[in-house]
Amino acid sequence: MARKPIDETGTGAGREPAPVLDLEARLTEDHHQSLVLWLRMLSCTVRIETEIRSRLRADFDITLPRFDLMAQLERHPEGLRMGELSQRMMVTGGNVTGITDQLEEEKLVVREPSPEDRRAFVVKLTPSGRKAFAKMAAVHEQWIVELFSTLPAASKDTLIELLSQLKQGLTDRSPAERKQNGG
Amino acid sequence: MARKPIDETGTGAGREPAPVLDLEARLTEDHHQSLVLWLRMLSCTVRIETEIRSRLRADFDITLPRFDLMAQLERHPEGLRMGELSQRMMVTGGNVTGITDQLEEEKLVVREPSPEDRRAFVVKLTPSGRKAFAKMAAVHEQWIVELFSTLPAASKDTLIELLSQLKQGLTDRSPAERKQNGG
DNA sequence: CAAAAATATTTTAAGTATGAAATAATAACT
DNA sequence: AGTTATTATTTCATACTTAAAATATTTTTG
Repeated sequence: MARKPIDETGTGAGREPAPVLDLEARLTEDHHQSLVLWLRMLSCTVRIETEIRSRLRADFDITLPRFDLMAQLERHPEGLRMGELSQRMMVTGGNVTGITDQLEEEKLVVREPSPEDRRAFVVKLTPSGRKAFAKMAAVHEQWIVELFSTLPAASKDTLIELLSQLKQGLTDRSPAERKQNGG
Repeated sequence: MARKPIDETGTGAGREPAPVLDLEARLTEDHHQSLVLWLRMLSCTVRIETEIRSRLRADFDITLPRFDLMAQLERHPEGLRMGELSQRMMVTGGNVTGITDQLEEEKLVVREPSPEDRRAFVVKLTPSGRKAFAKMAAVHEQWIVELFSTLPAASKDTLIELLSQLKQGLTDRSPAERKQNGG
């Protein structure tokens, strides 16, 4: 709380000459700190993603986006609409269309017309898709556990907590859809 | 890493019937914890990336990969070879080729033949590229500061520290090139 | 030095991705 | 009821991305 006093620049009527440099220094430090944090986050994420992508290809001959889509569906046996998949996967709708097309061709998912809305489809795992995913998911979890194994549990808890705060901050700040109750 | 103590049963042969379930529960928890952490990290990263990408497009009509490549070059006025760019950006060489092509066409970077190795190119920012980047970089840093502004400085320090540990752990575990001294 | 192995980059094919425009269907409004 | 706006999905054009094969140039080795 009590963000940094950005609007302090608006004054400077000549009362105190010293703090300016201090503030600037602190500001620069702040910049550096956030940038360092961001780059560190990014490099960890990219490395883990690259490793997972490579193992999924080698062990199961599947791509990461397809695995991700199936993972969403597995958590929702009732099926998800294209738009819901798009939101949850944080990618564009056109992208979901393409990935779903591929998975449908492999008979791992099906598009069913929504009974409530003739514009929409409900995407579900097929029995064979569910079976294939179950096999992959167990191994995938072990990979994640392995890749994070150098961190003690307490550190993981701390990370989860701090990243949750960050995520919440991003959500609050974003001018996203306020019509829904949030989830 | 002293994984889970599966052989702890090796002592009191049949003394306590209970712990088995506890161990299983803890194992599940562990899996869950790493997975939760991974998904949280990923969602934070994707959201920030999406926001930055969108702002770069709107304000400067440039893509994130092009900005990233220029950022690497700005830190190395002597220029970087294609392979170095690939490593630092954590993307494949073919990818760097394409992005460099685009930037070269826009006269923001140049490929110079390496004087030491006729296979290699040294990529540098042009004067106009350097100028364009300077303008963008300042704003970009402010965006990062803004997006992380809900986290107190101490939390950022903690995050940097823990993510550094994670990154180090990933590096140690990976069978990557051990020929170089590391950087 | 010549053959073989390694390295630096490019090319190719396939698969994500995005953003914007197009379609089709629903909801809201008059 | 009929227009208008909104919503769900697809299509399109462009760009990014990977993995693997191809090229060109060292470097290593015998």
